[in-house]
Amino acid sequence: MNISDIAKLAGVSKSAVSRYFNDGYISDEKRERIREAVEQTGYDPNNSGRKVRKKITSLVGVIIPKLSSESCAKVTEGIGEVLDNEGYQLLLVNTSYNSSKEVESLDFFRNNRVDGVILLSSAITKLHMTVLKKMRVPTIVVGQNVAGFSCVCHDDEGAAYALTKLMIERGAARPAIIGVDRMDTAAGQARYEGFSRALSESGITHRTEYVETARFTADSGYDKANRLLSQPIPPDAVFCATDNIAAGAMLCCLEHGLKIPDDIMITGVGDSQVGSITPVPITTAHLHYRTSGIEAAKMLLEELRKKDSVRRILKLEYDIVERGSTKINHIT
Amino acid sequence: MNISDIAKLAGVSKSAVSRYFNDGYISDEKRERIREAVEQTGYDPNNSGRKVRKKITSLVGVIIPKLSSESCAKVTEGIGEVLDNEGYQLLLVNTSYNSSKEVESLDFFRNNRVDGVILLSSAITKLHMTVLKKMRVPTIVVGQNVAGFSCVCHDDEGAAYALTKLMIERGAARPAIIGVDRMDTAAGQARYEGFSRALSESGITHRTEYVETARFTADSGYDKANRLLSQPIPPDAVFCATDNIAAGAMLCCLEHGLKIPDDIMITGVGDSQVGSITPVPITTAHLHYRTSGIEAAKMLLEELRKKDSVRRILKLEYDIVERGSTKINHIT
DNA sequence: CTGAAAGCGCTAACAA
DNA sequence: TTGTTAGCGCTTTCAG
Repeated sequence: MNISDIAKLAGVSKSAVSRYFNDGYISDEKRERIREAVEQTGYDPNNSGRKVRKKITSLVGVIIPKLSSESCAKVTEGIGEVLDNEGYQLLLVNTSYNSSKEVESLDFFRNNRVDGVILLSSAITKLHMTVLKKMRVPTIVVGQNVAGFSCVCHDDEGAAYALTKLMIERGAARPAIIGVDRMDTAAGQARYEGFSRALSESGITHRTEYVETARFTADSGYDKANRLLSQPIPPDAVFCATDNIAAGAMLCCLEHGLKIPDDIMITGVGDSQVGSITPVPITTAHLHYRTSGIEAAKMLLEELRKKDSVRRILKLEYDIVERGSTKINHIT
Repeated sequence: MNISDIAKLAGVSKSAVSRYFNDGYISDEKRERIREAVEQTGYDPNNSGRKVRKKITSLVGVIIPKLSSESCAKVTEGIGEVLDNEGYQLLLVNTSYNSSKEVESLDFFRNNRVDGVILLSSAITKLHMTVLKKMRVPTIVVGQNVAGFSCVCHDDEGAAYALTKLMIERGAARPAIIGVDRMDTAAGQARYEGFSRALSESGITHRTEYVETARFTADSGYDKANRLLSQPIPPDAVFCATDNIAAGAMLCCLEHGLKIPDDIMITGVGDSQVGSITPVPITTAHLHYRTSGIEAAKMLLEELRKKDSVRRILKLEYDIVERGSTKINHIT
């Protein structure tokens, strides 16, 4: 079933049918005849044909490190919401934190497989940059600031700073950090820096024994907290790079018989679901993941429309969500 | 940059270049010349052209109700893993539990937009069936058994039965359920039936006041648990349709000063991350979501290859994961 | 093994 | 407003 069949059936030319589906420069009578033929056959124009001709794909490539991470899923939902309404489809690649697969995918999208690309990357390597520079379709980066590209970022450093500062204000004298790999520019590096700045500003000395690096899981947070608590002088506050890690750390603290927040304060980042159902709700920073997806999609649409649109960097602010894990005088 | 340019550059015909990228019926000498030209220019054959000609898209449509749900994300990850290796890309549609959008997407994919479709649906309506029957591309359904289609299902009824039975064996006399909307055939209807069967078999009478219906969130579980606990004679066990709901319910029980599992037992379904970091770890059923994605993708590949492959139903078993929320004599 | 030529399904330019 | 014609980038005959 193709455009010619419909044309024959409706007794018009191919062009008329094409117009029916596009601009619609057509008489009511023919329009009606075509409508009937289409209805009868359930005909749906083949996209590939249109694509060769129009040199568009109506596809947007989305590269994400881990689909089953709450934050990535939220960003992707935001992207989908906007793009769907504009007639674009999402071509999704889940790289499972595999950096070389990220590069591969970029390379795959580079030419004309898709009209545009949105990249959520955990770490941008030199290899990434090489491929990124060769991109011939508009590309937006979410989660970090990459030279030469429009980006939507979260204020990871600021959020980490604010949370650490908050614990210090609440009386923390020995804050520790359970971070993640610094290769991850946002969740790893930036959040570490924020933590660090809060310490420096408050004149608290850094102790390497108060710095742990976990994976993105609660289990891992539990283990690292265990190490912190086995110190001769354990910390009295723990800033965790994610709420999941914080939840694990909390469990560990409670099992050690510590009272939260009195004996030890805990904070996370991201405002994940988990943070509100822990024995003591976790103070965290809401990072507007959904919004960043929405904004990235809008930026892409912008670039898709005007070929020469200017590069822009959008930094989304965080919201501190204070809960029981830091409030002094909290009733458990 | 197209195939003709490369042909010119390499001093061969378009056909030769096409062969270079396909079957490769070509002399070593020309192959080398083409390779160089491709390398120089970074040329990547345009897919749309190939698609019109070959009448394939190398795209698989995946329709999911909610990307940011842990179970959906896991299924999708499984699907992606298999399909990626076979050269297919995922065209993802997130319907946000919007049934009419599901139908729309099916309709959109129906003809030749994609080579195949994998549908994760929460509820199959008559409208779904109408569109499904018209599908002209292989379609696999995940999560429920739909007549006429190859399906990958979880044993929701069995898992619910086993968990409820387990609580009864551990001494529960008044089991309650916090389920979800029965429109959802798997998480709603089937899990309710499993709960129900366990009660009947054990000669326990159903009480309507022990049946609550929640949304998919911990908050909602909390609220519904509250209602259960405000009964004159509250239940001594709660089967929850998901771990998230269970986590919320647990929080509520603890706040009511109840001891888990001694005063009240709690179970969930799905083996979500949250279940292992609650104050008392939650007994649950592992549902192999990732695997179901993998298997669905394999089934699709099968149907993509042989036009006349037989319909099959794959039912994946569950694994009961017993944790503190049901173990009698559990040390908290 | 190779290239010319035809044609996939569609849209755009043109002349009517 | 309409139909004819050309051609998007590619693959596939077909004749050599």
